[in-house]
Amino acid sequence: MDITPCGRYESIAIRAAIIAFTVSILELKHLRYFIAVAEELHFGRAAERLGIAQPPLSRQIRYLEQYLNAELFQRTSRHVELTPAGKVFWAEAIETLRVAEHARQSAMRADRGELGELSIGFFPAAPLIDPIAATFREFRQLFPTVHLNLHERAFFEGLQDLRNGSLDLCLLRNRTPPPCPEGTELIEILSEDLVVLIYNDHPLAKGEGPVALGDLALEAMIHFSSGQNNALLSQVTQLCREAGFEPRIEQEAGQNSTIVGLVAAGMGISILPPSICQIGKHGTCTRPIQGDGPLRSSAWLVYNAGNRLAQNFADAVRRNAIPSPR
Amino acid sequence: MDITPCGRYESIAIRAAIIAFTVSILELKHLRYFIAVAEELHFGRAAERLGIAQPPLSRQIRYLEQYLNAELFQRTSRHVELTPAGKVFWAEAIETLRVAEHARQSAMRADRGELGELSIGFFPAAPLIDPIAATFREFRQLFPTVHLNLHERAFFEGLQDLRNGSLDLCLLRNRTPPPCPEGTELIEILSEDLVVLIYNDHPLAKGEGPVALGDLALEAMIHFSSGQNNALLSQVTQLCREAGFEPRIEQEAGQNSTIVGLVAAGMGISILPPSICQIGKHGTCTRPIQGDGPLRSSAWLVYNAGNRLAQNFADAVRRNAIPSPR
DNA sequence: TAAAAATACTCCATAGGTATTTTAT
DNA sequence: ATAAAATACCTATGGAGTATTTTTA
Repeated sequence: MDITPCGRYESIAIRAAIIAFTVSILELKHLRYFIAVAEELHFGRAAERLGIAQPPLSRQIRYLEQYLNAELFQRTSRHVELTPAGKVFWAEAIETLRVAEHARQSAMRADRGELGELSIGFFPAAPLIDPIAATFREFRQLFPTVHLNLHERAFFEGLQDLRNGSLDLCLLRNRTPPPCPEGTELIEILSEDLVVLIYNDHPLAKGEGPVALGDLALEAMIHFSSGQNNALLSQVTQLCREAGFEPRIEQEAGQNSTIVGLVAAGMGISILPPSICQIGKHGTCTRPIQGDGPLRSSAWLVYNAGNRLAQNFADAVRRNAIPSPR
Repeated sequence: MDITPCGRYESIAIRAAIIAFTVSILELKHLRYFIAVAEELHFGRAAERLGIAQPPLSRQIRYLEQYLNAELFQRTSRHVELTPAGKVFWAEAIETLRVAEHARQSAMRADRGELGELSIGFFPAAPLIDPIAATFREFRQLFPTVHLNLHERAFFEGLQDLRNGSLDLCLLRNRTPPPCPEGTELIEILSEDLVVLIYNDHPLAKGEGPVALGDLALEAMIHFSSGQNNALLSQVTQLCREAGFEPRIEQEAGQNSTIVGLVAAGMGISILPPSICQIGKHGTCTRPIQGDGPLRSSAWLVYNAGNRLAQNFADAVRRNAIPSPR
């Protein structure tokens, strides 16, 4: 390049032909240089401000004009001014740098887990549990720019979606720590003991203190439909078997509120976590059950530990979790 | 750089410390590279698509991650995937390139005079003149992205603002070609002969054909106020003196419509271009004046020839101009 | 005549290339 | 075992510096 014979300033056309293929792409550097000259209207001062010498600045501006196929400055050796095209490009160049800077900021914020979106799976009653509700409130206040996609998920579906990456976090209910997929971590949010939910006219409603499981052997029971492969139903079934009887599920329901409603209507009793029983207190009451470990029902968070955003959510969960009494 | 002792892949922390100062700025190149990898999720294919080798691509992505202080890809030698931060940055990077491309397009369009804004001075009756009105309509249709700033300007103000650059074009009315400032060009838009404007009850309204100027010597005349230094008034005054009498300006007005209104009200007569007389035909009529050259009143466009946008406007004016009959 | 932009040329930083190593499936 | 990313090292493009020329106010 620069094979010019020289003499006086070359015509723009000739320079164009020579330079044409040397600058094939635009870089942010060109914009930074251009803006400096547009603001100073003086190549020397602009170069000083940019921390470079004047000749390379002149050259880069020339290249830029060639690349754009447009005159940006009207200049003589004594005077520099913007052309109309230069004025237009000035605003656009500043906008471009602004967007680039925004891109940088966003990447950094996203890396710190302050920006982006999270897919969260949850079991149906999760929002009813105080520490979980408090976590959502806190997280949304702390990270208002993080969008939360909430998906109702049963136990095994939730674990599978965590594994295949369609969920970043999942709230699960299980007696024991759920099996965590590779790369995930686990938090116990809350641990409850199952209770008996009875309607107020039921004989057991008169008594005080814990009920023995065996006393429920003949009761009509209302629970989740067996087709759902529900973790709570499995736990209750196993509990009853250990107490020496097969639970008599008279009515099946798909939703928490349906079960509570049927109990309140006197159709039978149920064995549920306290958090679910609080749904429809009207006309029902609960009593604890004698025993210990097997009655335990915990809420868990399993999350992708590699996701900073998920980590931030997990931190909020930790702050709101109620440590297991044991 | 690259003073690494080597061995297995270095820890990110160490690489960070080494690379830190080598990349101090972001360039569009980094965004182009990043987008290619984000789309291919394969460094080799992305490099091929970019027309470079794979190692430099890997290096630039590393540099970019270091610059942003954020992990963009989760990668092993067998698998590349975007981190949440990478997903965020992806969208931002595309947006940045889009804005940069828009900047380029805008500069080119502005250079071709298709984009930007024009400051146009005009004499008060200019919009009443058909070729001028037609020019505005045509130009706005041809260049809808050019914003027109219209400024009412008297003759000498307009020329001065053209000189100091606050106007790009100016529409002027003058008998002869106005003196053009350095760097401007001139177009004659339309040439009219001044006529006598009279009210219908006036004795002259009965006659036919041209009126001799001398017949107006005793008439009360209505015209622009002398303080305005108005070019039309000067022309009329000189016309009358050449015909051997001093015009008797009974009423002065600042606006075209006021003069026409006063004539219609029977306060006197006036000598004006036909374009102005058409304002309020009701109750008035016009008659041509005997004579020729000195009666001529032309509309002119003077414009900054260095401004492509102004040139485009001037071209529209030329297309609509009505060539002088001479 | 002097200030400032443009040219001529020199140099070196760094982007990109080639060869090789490391890693994970 | 193999595909693919990372490293090591080399090359050369082109961006920046210095010296000088040209221009115009």
